[in-house]
Amino acid sequence: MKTKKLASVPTIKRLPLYLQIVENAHKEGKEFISGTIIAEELELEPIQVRKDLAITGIVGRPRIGFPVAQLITCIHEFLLWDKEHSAIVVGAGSLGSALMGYDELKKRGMRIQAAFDSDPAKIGRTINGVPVFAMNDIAQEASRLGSELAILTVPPDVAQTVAEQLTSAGIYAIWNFTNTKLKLDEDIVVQREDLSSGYAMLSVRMKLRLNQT
Amino acid sequence: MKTKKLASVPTIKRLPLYLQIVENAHKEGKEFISGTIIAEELELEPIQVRKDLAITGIVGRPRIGFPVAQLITCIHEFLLWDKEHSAIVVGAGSLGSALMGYDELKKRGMRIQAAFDSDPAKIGRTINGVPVFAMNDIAQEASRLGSELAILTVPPDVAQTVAEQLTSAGIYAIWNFTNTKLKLDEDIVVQREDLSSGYAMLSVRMKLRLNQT
DNA sequence: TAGATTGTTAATCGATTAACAATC
DNA sequence: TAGATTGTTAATCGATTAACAATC
Repeated sequence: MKTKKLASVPTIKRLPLYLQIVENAHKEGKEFISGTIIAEELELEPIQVRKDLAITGIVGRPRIGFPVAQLITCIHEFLLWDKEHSAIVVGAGSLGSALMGYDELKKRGMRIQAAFDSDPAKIGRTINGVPVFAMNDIAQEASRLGSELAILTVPPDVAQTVAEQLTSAGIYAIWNFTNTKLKLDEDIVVQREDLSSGYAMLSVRMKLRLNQT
Repeated sequence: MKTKKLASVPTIKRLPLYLQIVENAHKEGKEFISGTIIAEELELEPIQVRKDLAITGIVGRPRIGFPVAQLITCIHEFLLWDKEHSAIVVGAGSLGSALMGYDELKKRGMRIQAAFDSDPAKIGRTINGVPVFAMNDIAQEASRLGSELAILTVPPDVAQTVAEQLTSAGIYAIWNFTNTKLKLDEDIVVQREDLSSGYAMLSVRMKLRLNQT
C-alpha cells in the first residue's frame, strides 16, 4: 500500500475555493487555467496554489497551465466528491432546513435521505423535498437507510445523547453544527462547524478597523 | 499608542471555545478554572490554552488557575463582544432566517436591526422578530439605521452588486456567506464563512476512515 | 527563439510544544 | 512543606514562501 503524504488542513480547506474558480473557467469554455490566474482571483500566492493542486495528483504544462476538465476531476476525486455520501439531518429547525435546501452540498455528492425532529407539527411532512421523521425513530430509520453521515443541528443539551444514538445506528461521521464538544469513540469522524469562531474573527478585525482611524 | 502583539488567527478562533467552557464553569458556580481543565475538555495541550488566554490579558494564579468571572470579561473585551454590533441581514432565505433566530449571536452582542429581500411575499413582514424590507431600500435603510455590519446571504450572482451598495451606505464589514469572492475597497472588512471548506475536511476524513478498514 | 509557467528543492517564517523557574 | 499550575524563554515542527532548472 502506497503511503501518500497527507494534505495539510489549510490545503484541504482551500481546495473548494480552487474548484469553484476552475468550474467557472470550465463553464466559460476554457481548456487550461494557470495557477497564477487562480492565485490572482483569490489573492493568494501562485506557489501556494501550485503546491496545493499538486496534492490532488494533477500535472500541469509549463507555460500553459492546468487542464481544466482534468483538474476538476482530480479535485473531485481527492475530496471524494465524485462519490455519493448518504446523509440525514438531525434537527429540522431553521439551520437544518437551510442545509436541506443547500444546492452546493447536493452538487458535491451529498444525498440527504431524511430529517428527524421532535416537533409533531413537522413529523410526516417534507422540507425541501426531504421527509421528516420522529426523533424517536432515528435508530431504526438510520439503520434502514444505511446512512453514513449525520448533520447535527439539534439544541446543545440533547446533542451528546442524539450523537450516541446515531453511532449505534451505524453512522460513522457527524457534521456537528451544535456548540457541544461530542465525546464519542475515536473511530467516529466528528467535524465541528463553528459559527462563533468566524464571528470572533470578524469582531477582532472590526475592532482593528475601528482603531485604525 | 501601545503596539500590542497581534493574536494569531488560530488563537482567535479558539477563544470562543474557551469562552463557552468558562461560561459553563461560571454557571456551575466555580470561581477558578485551570488551563489544564480547559485543555482536557477540548482535547488540546494545556500550554496552548495558557498561551492563547494570555493574549486577552488575563492573569492566572499558580496552583489555582484563572478567575472565571474575570476571564469571561477578558475574552469578551478582547473579542469586542462586550459592545453591541449593529447588523442587517441581506437575503432573508432559509440561511438568513436561521441566522436571525440564532441566539448565540445575540448573546455575543450582535443586534440584527433589519433584513432585506427581493421577495414581495416577505417584504413588510417580520422573521424571528426582525422586520423585512425591500432589497431596493437597502441604501436608504442601512444609512438610516447606521448599521456597521451586513450578513450577506443572497444568491451568488447578485452578491458583488449588493456588497457595493452596502459599502456605499456606510457598512464597513461584511460577513459573507455566499461563495463569491467580493472585490471591495481594502478598508472594508470581509469575513468569508465557507461551508464547503468544512465539507471538504469532512469528506477527506471520511475517506481516510473508510480506507483504514 | 523568448518568456511564462510548472514542479522540485531549499529557506524562511510563524505556530505549537517543551522546559523550567516562580508562585501560592 | 509538597506539588500543581502559571508564565516566560527556548526548541521544534510544519506551513508558506523563495529560488531556479526544466519545459513547451
